[in-house]
Amino acid sequence: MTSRDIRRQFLDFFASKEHKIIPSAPIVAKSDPTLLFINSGMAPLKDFFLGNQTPPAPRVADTQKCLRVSGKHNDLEDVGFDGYHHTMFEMLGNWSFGDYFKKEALAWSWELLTEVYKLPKDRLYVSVFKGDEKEKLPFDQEAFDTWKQFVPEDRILPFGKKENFWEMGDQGPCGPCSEIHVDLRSDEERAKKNGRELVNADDPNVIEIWNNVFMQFNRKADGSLEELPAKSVDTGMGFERLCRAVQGASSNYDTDVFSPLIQFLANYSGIAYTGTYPGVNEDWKKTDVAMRVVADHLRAVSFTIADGELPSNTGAGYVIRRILRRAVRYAYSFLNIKEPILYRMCPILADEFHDVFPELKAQQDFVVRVILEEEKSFLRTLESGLKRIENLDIQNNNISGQQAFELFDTYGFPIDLTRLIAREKGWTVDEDGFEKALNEQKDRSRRDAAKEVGDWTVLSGDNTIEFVGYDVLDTRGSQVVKYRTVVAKGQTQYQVVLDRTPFYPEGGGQVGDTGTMTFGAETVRVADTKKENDLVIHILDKLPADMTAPVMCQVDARKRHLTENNHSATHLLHAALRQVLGTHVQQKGSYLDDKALRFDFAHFQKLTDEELARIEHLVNEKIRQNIALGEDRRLPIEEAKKAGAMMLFGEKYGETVRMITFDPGYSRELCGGCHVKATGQIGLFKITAETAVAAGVRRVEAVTADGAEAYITENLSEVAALKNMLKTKDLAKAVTDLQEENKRLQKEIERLVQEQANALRGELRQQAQTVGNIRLVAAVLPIGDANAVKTLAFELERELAPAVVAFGSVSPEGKPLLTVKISDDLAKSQGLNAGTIVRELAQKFLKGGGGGQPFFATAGGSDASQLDAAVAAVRGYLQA
RNA sequence: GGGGGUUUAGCUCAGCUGGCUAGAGCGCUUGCAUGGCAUGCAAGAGGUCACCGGUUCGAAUCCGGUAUCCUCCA
Repeated sequence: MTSRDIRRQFLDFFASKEHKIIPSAPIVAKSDPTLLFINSGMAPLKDFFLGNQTPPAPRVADTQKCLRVSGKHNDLEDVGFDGYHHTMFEMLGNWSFGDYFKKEALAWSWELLTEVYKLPKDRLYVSVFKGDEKEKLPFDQEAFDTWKQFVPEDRILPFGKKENFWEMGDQGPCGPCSEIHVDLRSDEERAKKNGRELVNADDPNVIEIWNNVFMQFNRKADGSLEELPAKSVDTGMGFERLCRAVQGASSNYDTDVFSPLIQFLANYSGIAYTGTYPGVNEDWKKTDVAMRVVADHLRAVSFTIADGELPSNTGAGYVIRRILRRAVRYAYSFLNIKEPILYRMCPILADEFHDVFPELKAQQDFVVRVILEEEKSFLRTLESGLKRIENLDIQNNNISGQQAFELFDTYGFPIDLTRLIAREKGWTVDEDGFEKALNEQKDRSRRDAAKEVGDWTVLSGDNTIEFVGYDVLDTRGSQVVKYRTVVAKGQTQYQVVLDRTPFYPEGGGQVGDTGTMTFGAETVRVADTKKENDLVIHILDKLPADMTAPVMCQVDARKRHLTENNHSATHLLHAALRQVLGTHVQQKGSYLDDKALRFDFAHFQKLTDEELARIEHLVNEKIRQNIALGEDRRLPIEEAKKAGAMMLFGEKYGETVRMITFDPGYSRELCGGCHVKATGQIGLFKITAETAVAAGVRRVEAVTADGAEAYITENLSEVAALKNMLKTKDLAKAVTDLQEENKRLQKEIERLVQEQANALRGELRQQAQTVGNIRLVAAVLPIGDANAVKTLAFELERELAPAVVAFGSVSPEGKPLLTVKISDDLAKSQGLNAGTIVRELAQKFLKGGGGGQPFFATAGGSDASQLDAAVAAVRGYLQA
């Protein structure tokens, strides 16, 4: 059975049990501030379990893309070393929201595994919650009784809270769970030891494949548990592990999910894959680990980029960059692949998943491009790091912790490569010092990020929040639902949630509204509005005295309208880009406030001036057509699709969506933001910049309405002022002429000074005195240019050598300069030092100081009155 | 968000503790050499030392700020 069949059959099976099959949410967790990435099947469905949102159906099933690389679930370091940990994996799940419960869930899971997938029953074990006295939780009799119908009692194993009681967080829905484990050892091994002893014992061949969580309690803030009125089921089955069990493979990596990727690597590197593991095989090969790491990481990186998260140096993007670099490092060190390789594997993956996760195939060119650029840039980093290691100041054949850390921290050179190279050279690395430096840096960052989030003070149990800001900007009679205090960086903020609000929370690229809230007679400022899942959070810098008073809200209307102009203009721009450049243009990011808009999109070349002009013109044309806003607030997503609305990869859409249309034949997008009533309101659209932000991503910045007017006025008046100053119509030519003239004049001055110096030179040569066998020229020159004096000194010295030349001169600012040139061999043989001479003389006569080399030095000062004496005093040094 | 680093000729970079007439390689121009090419030799052009301010007699160099890119951490 192929992996594709296995996935298909899971979904078909639950569809036949009246489940609604829903698509995977994007792997990047955009609306959940507690997560960077979706790390479990239930994460995107959290709001349904919490009751913040109504699920699309009481029974739902899906396969969800997950990534476990940060936070509580971090499998990154295990990947490749065993056969069943992955960064990116699929979680198959079936869900009941207050519908069926334990009996059905367990019976179906048994049916699917044994009858559809035909897993041998004698290799399956199940676990149930044995209860917990401290929490006063009973043994899960219901689960036990259900299992007894299918499974012999000695294969039903009781486990405690750690293994079999599941909680989402400190608060919220939770409950006992029941897991199904499969024993994949050989018959021979199985005969030696009973499989039940190996369940939950970290045996690589006796593994959990399916967890059924029964949410029947609510954990309250005080730690107590309360029975939920509506009981739910949350299940998760690791797809890759299931494939291994069904296909009878000895590791997840030996299934057809990974084998095409591993095969490619083996062919490309010319190294055979032998499927060995440290801890299992005595002669395990690093090349096997490396191939698994590369195959695994490629999946994580590809899917995340396809969902719109680009490698970067902060947040989720930084996690992607780290995974990608880890893969490159393994290929580089162990497979001896010193050139970009991951990007070549991406198409294999795209083909493999074109029907389940079509977003990768659809954006293949883009993802390949991004990966390739990222690989190249890391290989460059490695190269410069290698160079840096070569130049290290090595003491006692030891790379100090400080050195290793600097390589890593400042130059991005991985510590394990430092170790590798050190070993090759017979050096050691001060690991403790490195760790210490790293921990210091971590502490520093954590201290900075420290934030004190107070508990919510809940005033009303009603969790539904109504946003009315599409229609009105002022409201009366709202009530505070809850509020809390947040302290970060010594600043205190107050976060307030209302039952009804006109304030738009930051989202979809649009900034949050500002304005005021009036509680009774007290008015406070709303500094910003943000969103946390579906909560609209108003940020106040002062807490009003009476939180129970009815609230009057007033959104800053001028700012909001200017923002709306920019948002609608962004839609017009997006459509124009697709019309002018092609439909490969996909939104990759957007930011807009009352001042300007910024739009990032997938495109491979710099936009030409002509393209920009056409785009700008098209947008302005649509503005002048004064197209009325088309808004469908609650449209079933299927209908929106049919209407041809633009949907974005990496965006999570509900069952019903809001569709914004400006001319059905031009721009139609799903969008939660705020828009103008008709495009004429935008007035004018002007592009101000076009730049690159990442490989394959361009950014257009623009202004509209008042901003556009100001921009144009400012630019035109600047140009007018310049034209006026230069008395010309052709600015460019006038400036070029000026530049050339300036250069010519500068050369001319140089030449004149040189001439003057030449004239002096003959005269000075005449004046040369002889002291012993040394020729001495000492004079105060009427030249202000230090460079010319220097040149003259060098020339004269060359002509008269062995010689000492000492000049005094006065700079245009009136400051004295003493310049002394001594023939090189003279300086050496006579122990003369120009630096010492000028320093002493400058101190004595010029109120200054100086220095240089023994053969040439200069000194300056602030008093030019005794310059003659200073120059004359040079002679004294020769006789001594 | 916090730390470290980068910014010098068209490109890649050197320039240690303040004073070297700002350099190297590649590229460019011109001339010469070889039958041609690869190339070699010689001469030359090309620099607001990222920007703003400060310290100093004097700043590419030291200090502060801004921008930029790189990098680590959160």
